[in-house]
Amino acid sequence: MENARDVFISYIKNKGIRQSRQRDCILEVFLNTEKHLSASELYGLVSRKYPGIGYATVYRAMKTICAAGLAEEVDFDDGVSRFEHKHGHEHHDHMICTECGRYIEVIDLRIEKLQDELAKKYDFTPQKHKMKIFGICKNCKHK
Amino acid sequence: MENARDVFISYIKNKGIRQSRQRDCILEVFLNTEKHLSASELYGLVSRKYPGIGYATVYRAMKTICAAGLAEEVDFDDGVSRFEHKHGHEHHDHMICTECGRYIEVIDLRIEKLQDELAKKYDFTPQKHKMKIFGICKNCKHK
DNA sequence: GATATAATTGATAATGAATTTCATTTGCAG
DNA sequence: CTGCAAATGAAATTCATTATCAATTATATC
Repeated sequence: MENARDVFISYIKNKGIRQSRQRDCILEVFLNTEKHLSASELYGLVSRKYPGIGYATVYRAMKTICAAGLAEEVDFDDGVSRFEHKHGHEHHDHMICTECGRYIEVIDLRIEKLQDELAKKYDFTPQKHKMKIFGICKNCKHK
Repeated sequence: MENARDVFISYIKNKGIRQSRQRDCILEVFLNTEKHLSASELYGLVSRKYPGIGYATVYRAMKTICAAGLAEEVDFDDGVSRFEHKHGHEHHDHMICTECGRYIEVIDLRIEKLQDELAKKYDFTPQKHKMKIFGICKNCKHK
């Protein structure tokens, strides 16, 4: 399995996009943080380690990183979108606790299959899907 | 089946909320429009029929109407949230065309069942779920 | 019906996430 | 090394949504 940075470098090359120190820093911090990060959280982490990088640059970099297939935007209906790793991570859905905001990553291949069937039934060509279950998590329920 | 306006009136009564001419107009227009409406689209329709109603009032009314269980917010990932009818409409999910923006309402009871099982497996108490399939619709594909 | 009072409204300001602008810097092909 | 387009940072802008606040209005009580 090719590592994420290499994937990014070949993407950059293919697209004729230039290399940039700042974008590399942002990618590095993003890849090293195993958590769904909002743009502002990521900005916080990045500028702590590499002061001077601007807010807009973080947004711009994440857009490119998503386009390269290394990240994906997720939306937990709280008004901020977050980024999650995509490289080396299987597709999954989320169960989000409406009490504490924590989430669980889940996958059920039977559901995936039924979703594809559903699309086919309507002659719809699926590109991606998002499934979110909101509710109360184990921890919050038992306290 | 009780009609939507009556449901709203009993909700209002129970909550000690006052009646208001403006909110009634907004509810009427919302109920008579069989389409997912954004706040600004709804504002457009409302103020055409009943000039003088403010933008903020539309937002406030829709919040109350959602709380009464007559509407639900849906989000097609385009930065605007829309409202759909909930009263007298079965739960359903959406397939959204990334080309033309149109959507299809779909439901598969087997998926619903598997979602509940999935939640149970993690001792998670589901409150609601949202499933969206993004892709290219029949029309857009064949032209 | 008159009156008190608290919810509701409309206009506008404020907020906050995300994007654009633009002058400056920088990567890189030739 | 040079030229030029891409990338950056700071600040301004956009756009959806929410908060503020004085004025209005619904409703319970007299």
